[in-house]
Parts: sequence; structure tokens; C-alpha cells
Amino acid sequence: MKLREFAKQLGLSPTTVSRALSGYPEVSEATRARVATEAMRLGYRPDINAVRLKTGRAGAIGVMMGRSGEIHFAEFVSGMAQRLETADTDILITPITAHNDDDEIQAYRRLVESRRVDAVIIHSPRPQDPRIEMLNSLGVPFLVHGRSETEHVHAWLDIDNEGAVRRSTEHLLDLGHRRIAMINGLRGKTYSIHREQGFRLAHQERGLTADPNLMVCDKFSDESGFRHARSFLERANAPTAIVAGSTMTALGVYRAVRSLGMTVGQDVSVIAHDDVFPYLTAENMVPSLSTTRSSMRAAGTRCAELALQLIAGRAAEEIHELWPVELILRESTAPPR
Amino acid sequence: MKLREFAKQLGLSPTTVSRALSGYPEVSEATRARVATEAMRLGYRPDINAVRLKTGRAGAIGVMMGRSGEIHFAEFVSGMAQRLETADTDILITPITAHNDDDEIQAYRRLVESRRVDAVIIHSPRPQDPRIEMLNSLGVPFLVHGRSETEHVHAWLDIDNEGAVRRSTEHLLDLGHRRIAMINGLRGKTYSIHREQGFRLAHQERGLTADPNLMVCDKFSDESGFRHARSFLERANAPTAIVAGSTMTALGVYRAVRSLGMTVGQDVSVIAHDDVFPYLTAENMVPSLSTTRSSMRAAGTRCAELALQLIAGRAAEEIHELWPVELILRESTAPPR
DNA sequence: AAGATAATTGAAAACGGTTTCAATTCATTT
DNA sequence: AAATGAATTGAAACCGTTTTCAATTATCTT
Repeated sequence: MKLREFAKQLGLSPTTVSRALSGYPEVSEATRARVATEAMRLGYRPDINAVRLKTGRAGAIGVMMGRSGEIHFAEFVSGMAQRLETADTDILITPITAHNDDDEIQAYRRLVESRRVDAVIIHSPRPQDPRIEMLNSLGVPFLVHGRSETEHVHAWLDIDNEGAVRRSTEHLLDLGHRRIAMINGLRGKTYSIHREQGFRLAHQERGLTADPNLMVCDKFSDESGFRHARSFLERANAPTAIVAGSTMTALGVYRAVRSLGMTVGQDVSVIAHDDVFPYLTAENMVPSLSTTRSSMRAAGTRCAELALQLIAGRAAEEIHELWPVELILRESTAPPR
Repeated sequence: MKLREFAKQLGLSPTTVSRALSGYPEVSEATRARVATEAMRLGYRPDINAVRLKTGRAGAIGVMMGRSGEIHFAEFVSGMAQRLETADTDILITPITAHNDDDEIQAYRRLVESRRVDAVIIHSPRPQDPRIEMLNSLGVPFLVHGRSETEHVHAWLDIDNEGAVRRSTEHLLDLGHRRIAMINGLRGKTYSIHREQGFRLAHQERGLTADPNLMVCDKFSDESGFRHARSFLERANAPTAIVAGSTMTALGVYRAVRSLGMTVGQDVSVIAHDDVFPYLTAENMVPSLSTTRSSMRAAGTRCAELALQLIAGRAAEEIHELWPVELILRESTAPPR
């Protein structure tokens, strides 16, 4: 059903009906109520594409999705959805399939220049991330989930990765551990750099030096956790504690520890960062896993809110949120043997 | 830049430019090439909303996302993206937040009646799923990932859940197990029913009866795997083998087995269904996990393809794909003690 | 009750493309 | 060279809304 037709059935002009449905003030309450009721009854709903064309608003936020099945992705998007369902705003998923930066830039251009989205959210930036300058020059509101060191203005929300790992490492050092390994995230990402910084700082504060041979970067997966932990623990001068990048990594670490006939929380302490996945909880692991915790879902919800604010005109330079991280001690960390 | 302006710069009419870019045959090759080059150079790109309005095609496929962080979701969508990136078709995520069917139906109406999407994909249907009749009556092309028993016509793609569990169970029975437990998926979903059927059939074929006390339904998570396995194994007449719903469930099952001082593959056999997540591989578990395997990402890719075919006009009644499942035996299944 | 003001309503012009139909150009045939 | 048909191009209508501006109706003053 079209507006024309619907308006005629009501004996009103399309103008008035449009105004009534869009909440304009100059329409009488009686009329508005009648229009709303009838729209429901007759099932009239504006063609969103006409609305978008006319208003210039796409009513959608774009999210870039990396090629590799990202474990965080579903939680983040689900969090976004929670905020956006009352905002009549859609979530548009765009795959980043590109192998070179140029292809990636084309993907953004497509989104923005053809007016598919009003704002874009990008993840896991690098310190000098070309995407940020790109989006800036495209003139589209965008939010960075994570941080970058680029001088270009950008709104961002990040968790305190440095503080998180600093605190986990301090905790392990306080327990008496002196050889601590870290299985970090992907090399080059800002969050990995921050985590490494936290790791080093905790050591420095105590006059110690983090051992570069005990630091490694890799993707967050059970398999990489296993492989690296195993390699660490088989060395002559094996670490007595391991800082893992995610609960999934920790899973592999646990496995590696067991596979060598050792016990987590006794022979080796393990602590990890937990993004809070409903299907894998640190508390339930055996032994329960000490973590730094920050909900990925909550980040998604907040990022959606901030993106809406950007669209509404809030300045990017005033949107910088650094979320603290909870330290939760459980059974997997204890003094070294 | 608008079409008018761009066309003027080229000294052509908007008509010709539009045709050149849309690949219509009646435009000379020379002109087409020039238009394409200049579009690239000057950065012209049609406003997608105008195109959508005029052509009536939304250029997007809608995917419903359950509220609870679904572990399968990212992989499925990522698979879809792989197919859709060359089809100039977007993926629209819509949260199903509804607690009652009515809200859910409203969500579909919104998608379809306001022409946001050309097709919809729904997941995990129940045997009598009201969504199917709903989408049918809305007249939108839709694809069901999973199966339903409704008499309403619908296109679907499903894996052979019954066959998968039948084969895993047969395998366990062949090894000599007689008390086998199953930790199934969510109650009421068709896939859970099919799996239960496979479980029962494998028993029946051998003149045995599946024990209803050893069958339970729950969500796929590490935690539920642990809880149920634990409860099974603590019973007087404990099972010697467990069929788990997912690798995540299996993780919990492994944990439960260990927590009771037993060993997977020796005291208890475990087999699970594996949707193939890049961050958690059955092969790497210790002991490596026997599975029935079917790639969720591949399903996403194929569902996207089928959705495009539906949009192109292919009849729903001729789209029914039942995917076989691989049985992969590893170390977690062995004869009972 | 008339005049002024405020509250509602409607007509028509966009928004930026696509597509129908008609006009023009070009190549081919006689 | 004229006639014919094919290949290109363009003018204008239209997709379904929103919004500007003008017109109408209701309410309030005096």
C-alpha cells in the first residue's frame, strides 16, 4: 500500500499522513491517533527507500567484518542490535575480503558514496591505520572500536588493554612469578601493542625486564594457545605463568599444561582477558580462570549509541571512551611452586 | 556527485550514462568504456536509495539474529558475505528480540513491507514454525536454514542431522557401548528432533532402545556440556559414551570427564557434531574429538546463493538441499572399558 | 461580531536515479 | 544517392516519499 492510496482511504492528504506518522507537531492529536490506528489496521508502512532518498538518511550503520570468522563479531553485533532496535536503524554487514588496502578502501567508498549507511564502525585498528584518514576524507561519521595513534580526528571507544595486562602481570609478579610468558593478539594491532606495553610496564615498575623470548603474537584461538604454551613450557627455563589473550587462547593453554602432565594453578598459573562469551565462561573452566573482564556485548551496545550520536551531529573529537577492565581472580593463578 | 552533473561533464545524457553503468546492451562499447573510466576518475556512484526506489529492488538480504550470542552466527554470515560481495548485495542484520511471536512477526513485516530486503533467511525452525506461514503470506522470498514440517511451501537448506547422529550412535554401538547419553540442542527445534530420531533409530536397528533418561536438551555451551555430562556420569548406572551437540558442548563434557578422574577415549567415549569454527578445532582437542562435520561457513555461502536464486525468480518448491555430514573418527571414541 | 492570531491541512516541487518511447545517427543495401 | 534497417542516444515520465509554501479552519481578543 502506498501513501497516496492510504491517505485517500483516510480522506486526508499524503502530506498530513506523512506528518502524522513522522511525529511532526503541527498535526492535531485526533488526526494523529486516527492515522496511527489505521496504519496499523491497514498495514501501511512507508517505503524506506523513498524515505531515504528524500531525507538523505540511510537509517543504517555499517560494520566491517573481517574474513576470518571473528569470534567477537557475533557478540558485538548482538550488543549493537540491542541499542538499535528502538532507533529504527539497520545494521549493514560488509565483508572485508580485501587483501590490499586499495580494495578495502573501495569497500568503504561503496558504502558511503552510494549512501548505504549514515555511519561506519571499524574494529581492531593499527596505530597508523589508513582507514581512519580514508573515512575522514569521505566525510562519513565513523567510530573506531579500539584505538589508533593517527593524528586524524576520530571518535573511539576502547578498553584499557594496557591497564588490563599490567594488572594481570602485576598480580602474577606479586604472587612471586618471575618468568612470565604472554600470548598476545595479532601483531601490529594497537590492542596488542598496548597489551605488550602493560606487560613491560608491570615488569619495569618492579625493576624487572620482560623477556622478549616469552612474548608472542598470534590470533585468538584454542589452537594457537596450545601451540605457544607448549613451546614455552618445553623450554629449559620454562615460564611459571602465562598471560593469555583470550579465553579461547586460555583453553589451548590449559590443554598444553595438562598435556605435559602439569596442573594449571599449581605448576603453571594462567590469566587471560575475557570478552564474555555466553558459550564459554571463565568461571566454569577447571580450574576456574582468573581474568581481566570486559563485555564485548556491552561495547557493541555503547558503540551503537555513540554512532547514533555522531549521526545526530555530535563532534567526533569529543567522543573518546576508555573503558576500565575488571580483574577477577580465580583458581588458575597462585604462587609458583 | 549526481548523475545529472556527471553526465553533463561527459557531454552525455543521464540516460546513456545510466545505461552504460548498468550494463545495458544498447550502448556503444566506446561510450561505455569512457563512462566507466570517468566514473572511476571523478568518483561518481549512483545513490543506492534512488536506484532502489526506482527499480523496486532493495539489494539486500535480511538475516535474523537471535538475542543470545549465537555461536554459529559469525561463521554463517561470513560465509554469506563470501558469496554476496560479487553480487552487490548487502547483508542486513535484524535482531530478534521478541519474547512473543507477535513482536517477531512485526520485525519481519518491517523488513519486508518497507522494502528493506529482497529476501530473508531464517534459522533453526521448529516443525510447526509460524514464521514460515508468515513470510509466505508476506510474499517475500525466503530461505529456511534448517527444516520444518509445515505444509507451507518453503525453500530450505539443511544438514542431515538425523543421519549424523544415527551414524555417531551406530559407531558407538558398534564399539560395544550400550549405555549412551545424548546432550542435544534446544528443545523444540527441528534439528534437535531429528538428532533425537537418529539416536533412537541407531538403537532400534540393533534391537535396542534409547534410554530417555540419558537424553537431554539444552543450548550449545561449554557450561551445559559440563553440567549434563557430570550429572550423567555421577549416576549409579552411568553411560560409557556421550553424544554431544557441538564442539563447545564437547569441551564441557571433556571437562566433566576429567573432573571425575576419568579419561575421554578410555573411560568415556565422546563424539560431537562440529560446525567447524576456526578458533576451536576438534582435531586439536586432547584427546582429539571424533565428530560429524559440516561447515557452517559453507552453509552460509550456499544459502546466500540460493537466496539470490529465489530473488531471481526460482521457485521455492524446487529448492530443497539436504547436506550429508562427514563422520570423522579420532581418539575420543573407543570400545568401552 | 469582526479582526487577528494560531492551529491544521493540502498542492506541488523536490530527492536522484531508471526506463519507455521517440529521435537521431550510422552502416548497409539496392 | 536514396531507401532501409540497425545501432545509439536523449527527453520526459515516474518510483514513493518529505517538505516548502500557501490556503484554510479554529480560537482568541476586544
